[in-house]
Amino acid sequence: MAEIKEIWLHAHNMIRSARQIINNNLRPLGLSSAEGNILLHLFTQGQEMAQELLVEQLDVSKPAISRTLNSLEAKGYVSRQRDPEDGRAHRVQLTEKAQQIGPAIERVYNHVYSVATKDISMEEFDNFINLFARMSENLTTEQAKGAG
Amino acid sequence: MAEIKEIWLHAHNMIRSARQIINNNLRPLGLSSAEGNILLHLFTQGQEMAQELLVEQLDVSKPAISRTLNSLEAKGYVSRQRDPEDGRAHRVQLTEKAQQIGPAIERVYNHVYSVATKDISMEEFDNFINLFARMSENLTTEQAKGAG
DNA sequence: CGAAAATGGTTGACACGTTAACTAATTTGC
DNA sequence: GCAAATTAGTTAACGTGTCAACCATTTTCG
Repeated sequence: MAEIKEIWLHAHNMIRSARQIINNNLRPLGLSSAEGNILLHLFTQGQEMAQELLVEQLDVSKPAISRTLNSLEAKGYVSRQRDPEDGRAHRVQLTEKAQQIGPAIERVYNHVYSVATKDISMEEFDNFINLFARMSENLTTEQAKGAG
Repeated sequence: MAEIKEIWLHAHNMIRSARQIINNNLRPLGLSSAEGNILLHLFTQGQEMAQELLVEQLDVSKPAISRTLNSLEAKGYVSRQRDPEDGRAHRVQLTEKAQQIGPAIERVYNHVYSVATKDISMEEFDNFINLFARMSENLTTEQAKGAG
């Protein structure tokens, strides 16, 4: 039986390597991986969405999203407007400038995805994701207990 | 086919949840998860080892190990001595004070491990680790290219 | 031998995430 | 209908990692 500790080593390594590849490839565009993650999500999920949804769907804390949007806004890739229906909420949307680099960003991420799954069958992959989801869920449940 | 992006969501969530559980359980001992990781490694790998080995085996950068050892030393859990055979190297060893909390620390980590693998068979687990290792390796290789 | 390269460790700057505490707007429910 | 609770977002403090640049010590090899 493999050592369970390896899971953490692999998980850390995977996240670190992927982040570095993404950073390297986004650097020419003047973007970081944290910024790229948000842009990619907006590109693929429809150009415009509530800030709160980014928090939920990317599973990153509100402050992290808030600050990364600040820098994206400063760079001119997104704009934020108050939601007319709800004065607390912000709608985030991609700018014209962002449209132009959309395909380039998608290429970067698709490259990372295809590298990661090199020589791995669809069936293996599905099993993997399934197990990963279960373990992740197990830990979330336990963690929630402690926090409560 | 599952969405490949999920891998990163699960990986992030797993690492975050595990870290939080560990932090919660180590807090009464006045230890953080970064500190616990090092102590656990020393407990299970033999009380005393070169600092450089910690870097390699835990797969964490030299500065991170260096600083975490500083705080462990300040708290009296480890001591560092120059290696008499090699004036550059440091030998890190657990103190008497550390011996006393060893079992408690191991319990914390074993708990996390058993929570994570709840309802997962040994065979599933082995497959999982195997795939994880392959993906992680794929990314490391690609990342090394870019860095060269 | 001695200069150049490699190795172990530290320091500084920074990336990117977290929690806690806050403001402002909205929703809920006596 | 209004006080209390909830929700969206921000700011501040900090945890934990990274890379780059730097000291000291070996180690290598012309």
